[in-house]
Amino acid sequence: MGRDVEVPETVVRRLPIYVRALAQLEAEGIKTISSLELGRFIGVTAAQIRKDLSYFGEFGKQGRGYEVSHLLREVRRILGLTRVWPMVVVGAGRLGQAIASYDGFKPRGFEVVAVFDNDPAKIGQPVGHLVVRDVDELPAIVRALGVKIGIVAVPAAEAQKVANLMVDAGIRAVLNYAPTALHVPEGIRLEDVDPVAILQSMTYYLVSSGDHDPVVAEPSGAAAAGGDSAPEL
Amino acid sequence: MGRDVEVPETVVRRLPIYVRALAQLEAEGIKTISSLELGRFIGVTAAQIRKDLSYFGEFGKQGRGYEVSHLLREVRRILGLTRVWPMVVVGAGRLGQAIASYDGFKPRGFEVVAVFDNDPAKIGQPVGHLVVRDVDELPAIVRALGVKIGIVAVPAAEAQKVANLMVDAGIRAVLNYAPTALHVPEGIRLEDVDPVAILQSMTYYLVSSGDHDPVVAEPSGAAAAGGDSAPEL
DNA sequence: GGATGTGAAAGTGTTCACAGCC
DNA sequence: GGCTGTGAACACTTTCACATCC
Repeated sequence: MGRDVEVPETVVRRLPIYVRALAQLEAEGIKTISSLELGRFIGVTAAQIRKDLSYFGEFGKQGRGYEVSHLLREVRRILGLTRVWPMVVVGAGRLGQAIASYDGFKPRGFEVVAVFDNDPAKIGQPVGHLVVRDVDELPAIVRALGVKIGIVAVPAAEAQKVANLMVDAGIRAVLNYAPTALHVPEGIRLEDVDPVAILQSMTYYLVSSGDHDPVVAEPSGAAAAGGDSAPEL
Repeated sequence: MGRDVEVPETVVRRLPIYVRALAQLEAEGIKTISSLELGRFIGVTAAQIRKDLSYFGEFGKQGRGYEVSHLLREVRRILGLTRVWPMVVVGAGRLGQAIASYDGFKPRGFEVVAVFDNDPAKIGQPVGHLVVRDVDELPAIVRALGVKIGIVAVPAAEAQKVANLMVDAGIRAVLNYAPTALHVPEGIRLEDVDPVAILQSMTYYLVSSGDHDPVVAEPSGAAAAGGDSAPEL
């Protein structure tokens, strides 16, 4: 079995999908599943699932498949999901508020423990069951609570500054919602969430698949033609 | 130059990043850029940028680099971003509302033209400058407006049903925010947005990078600044 | 001189196919 | 019989390195 071999990043990115699927299957009362069935459920090949898991050990039984709750427990353990990870959010605009009050984190291993902004009008306002704090307090709180994960939810123009602040405070993983490229030091994890970028790649296939549809809307005004610039929250 | 060769999907997924970066550079007044500089800005290699672009044509000038606004226009055209794409959102909960009233779509080529739900309490409520409609009206509206893109923002349990409805109505690209695996027919584009899955893959590196976390503060790269203050919150 | 565009090489990731085990 | 775990084959992606052109 594949110990000692470096685990490809792409494998690590698939593990949460397995967790999601296995949790659903467990909730449906399914006790056992083969790589073929799990693959069909998720939309990947059976070989890929077996290969992915082989990087971490042997979790199945030949002739039988995998015990759902066992495999779920194991993959969660591999990902470090046996605890709840505290996170901080910077940016208390619409997006930051939505993130801070999102109730889908807790059941999957995460919890927003503080929301920050630098706008005096927002500081002190309630968001979910938290209160917006001055971003100046971030370093103290991150250190005090040992927070390792930060979420950037400010406009593009301020995002790098916020990321720097987070890293200096001890944050080790940054989830960036701002539509701009951030730079972090070696060793700090950085991932972008940019649904618009995903949409933009999908339109490539819409236009190139011969579906020359009735044009509904043209870029409205001269401004739109040039505008991909710094969107707001 | 690389005409006729099938364009790798991974290249198409990077194009929006180029658009984002080029728009920022243009806004900053930068007229010309080399693949090396653009690569540094985005965080990819110069060779990758040149190779990616070579699938679509020749956009640079040897010895000089790329003209920012020209390249931006070209990449937008390749992606089909010379028009505004109408989209429908299903699910008018917190997430659906946030999506429907997000003002970052318009400047990047998209517009939510309708929001649907099946909850009578939500139907008729205003969301942004729209009003929540009964999901039963979706097929008629999608057909009438020629909408090709649908956003799923309902709970996992209802997501597949919604996706089916969308596809039957003529939707060709589905952006799924529900944390569950969806299945769509061949030829329909499907992409997931699952920030929690991204977080879960980041924790893998947090636990396995020898940072055996003491629930309290750690010396981050620099010296352990400041005394340990009492946990707030 | 300087930077592109691109075949070829190197590196990664996925699929195959089957020995081995339940 | 059925299904896992895995080396080997294959496919895909990135990087190299250089001929080419401004």
